[in-house]
Amino acid sequence: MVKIKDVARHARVSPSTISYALSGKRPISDETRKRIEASIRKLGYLPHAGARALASSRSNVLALMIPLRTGVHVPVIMQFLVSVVTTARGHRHDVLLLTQDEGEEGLRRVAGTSLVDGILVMDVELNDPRLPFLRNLDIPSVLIGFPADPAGLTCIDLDFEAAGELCAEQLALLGHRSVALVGSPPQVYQRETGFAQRVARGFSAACERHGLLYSVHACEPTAQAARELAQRLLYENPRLTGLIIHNEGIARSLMESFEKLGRTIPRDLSVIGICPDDEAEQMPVPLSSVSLPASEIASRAVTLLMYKLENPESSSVPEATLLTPRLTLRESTGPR
Amino acid sequence: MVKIKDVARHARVSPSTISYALSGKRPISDETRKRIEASIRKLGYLPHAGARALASSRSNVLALMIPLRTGVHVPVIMQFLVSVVTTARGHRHDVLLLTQDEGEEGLRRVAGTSLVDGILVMDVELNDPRLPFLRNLDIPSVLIGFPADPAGLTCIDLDFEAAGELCAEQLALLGHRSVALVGSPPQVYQRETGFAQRVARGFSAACERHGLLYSVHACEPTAQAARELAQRLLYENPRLTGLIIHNEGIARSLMESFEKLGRTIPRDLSVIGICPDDEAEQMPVPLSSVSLPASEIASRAVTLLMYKLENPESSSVPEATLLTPRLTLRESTGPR
DNA sequence: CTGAAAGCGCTAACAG
DNA sequence: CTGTTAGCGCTTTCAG
Repeated sequence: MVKIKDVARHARVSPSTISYALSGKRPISDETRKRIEASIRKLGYLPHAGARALASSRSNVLALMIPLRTGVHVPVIMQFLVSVVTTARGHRHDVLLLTQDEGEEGLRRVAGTSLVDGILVMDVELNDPRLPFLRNLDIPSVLIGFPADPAGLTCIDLDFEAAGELCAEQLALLGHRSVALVGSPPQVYQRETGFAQRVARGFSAACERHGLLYSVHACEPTAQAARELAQRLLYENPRLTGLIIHNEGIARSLMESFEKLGRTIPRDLSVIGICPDDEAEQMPVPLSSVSLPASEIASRAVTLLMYKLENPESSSVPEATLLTPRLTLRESTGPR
Repeated sequence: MVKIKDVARHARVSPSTISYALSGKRPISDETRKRIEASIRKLGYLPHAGARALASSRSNVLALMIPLRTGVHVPVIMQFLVSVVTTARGHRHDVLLLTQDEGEEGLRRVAGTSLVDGILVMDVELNDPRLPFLRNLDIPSVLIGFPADPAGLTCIDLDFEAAGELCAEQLALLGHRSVALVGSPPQVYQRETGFAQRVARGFSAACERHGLLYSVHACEPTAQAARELAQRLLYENPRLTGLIIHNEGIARSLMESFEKLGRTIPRDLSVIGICPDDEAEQMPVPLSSVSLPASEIASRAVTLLMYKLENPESSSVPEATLLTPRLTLRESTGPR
């Protein structure tokens, strides 16, 4: 293994100069920098991560805790994940993966051993058991998703409440008077992952403002549940003409079920999804949708975390970052 | 931060004794062990990962490189991932995530900086550009998937060739004489990720052995491509009665398309999938299938890697581990 | 069964 | 702009 001393000898400078050349923490003359770079390349030098971490108290690793649970749409998690890793690499950091089931203990371990410099937590619940720990943690963290009270934390997510409103308003604008929201599986509501409730709240508020007749429904992510729900919705309200789907797992089945029940989209029924753009585009009838910008959220989360790492004292990091929802009209919506 | 010295003082022993108590690398009297454990708990001691890595040249971290590409079914990757992390944790190791696009450079970096002790690589191509590097690497690695030549490597995967055979044989056994295999998207064949070809080879061989009329088809993972393919298959061969689907993305669409074209499953058409069990179970007609045991493969891959880490000289690690495919009959298959 | 002490390879004062 | 040096916190000989 080639070490910093070897490079130093080869470039005829001191080890610290190599270190500074690598970190850029003090100016190096052009000439010696060239020599150093040549030596590094020549010898294939790569600094020992552990030694670095020990001397600098920085591991250049971030922890990412991902959810495992039912009702969380896997492709979206994957998008987050990839975007986190990619963005972190852009900041010269690596990503250590923790699963939700490691819980607070897992976070304590990776933080306490100085394995990681910062922590990203996904799928935060309204009263997440990890919150007290994260508030008192001596390394920075960023939450993807919102707890009931973000005080003392840094949280980022799509503004789901605004998304719910936006959908309802678009349906109102199109002239629909009777609408429904099909949301997450029941478990998601039960464990109080905020986003499901927030969509429902925004949706309901906007419906009331516009005097729409509306209802909200949980739905298991199975084709059968979707079929049954479609039937029930039409049975309970045959005049339903507007639908919001916030449940990636069943969007397709639900649309197909309505078509089978004689409701042509968008002629008889306008549908708006809350889902990733690529999924909306791939529906049999391209789905008008509010995008779920997983990659953007993830990369902004990393950027926030990096900022906190670089400015430990800064009070300028917002506790809450809510991304404004963006609606794209495709072919699943039309006038009443 | 509490360090080993603090614990040593508190437990009235030397730092080295603490270290040995933690690692179990030399016997400790029951009495002092108790004192040490108490002190550790009392002080909340967690050893510094970097210091450990530096002194022991072991980071207790494994790297996992995951694919990002189209045609790779995301839920399966996620299963791998979770199983890798969980199994690694069982061996007191953490997992660092690398994306495919970091390529050989990424591997060189994490190995060269001693950030990780071992490497897991997913989605290996027949002539993967990373192979020469992995063969010469000074830390152990395990490949999930098979290159053309596994010599000097450790590879594990489902025996896809046997899976293809098994499917064809089951159809033959049921009396089917005219069958088809719908496989991966064209890109997967093009980049020569072995498994697609292997299934086709096993399938073809078994069909010829049994004198079946057969054909093999790539298919884009879209509902429309599935519909078109179903039409084409029946057009080209109206007497088709047996179908293998090795393409999670379209299994459902394909089955639905055949039903729409008047072929009831299993009455008119027997279908066997190669996919995870839970997906097979969730099809409209529960799908007879060869399981894709992602979790098992992942956990065995980690176990192999751990073994190589603990027995650096051992020649007893097999180059190739092929899991025997297991067929579960559900409701999508019946006699001709 | 336990202790003392020499590093592991790097960073960051401090000094010039 | 560069060099010298004292650690960072732990593991592991070596010694008893």
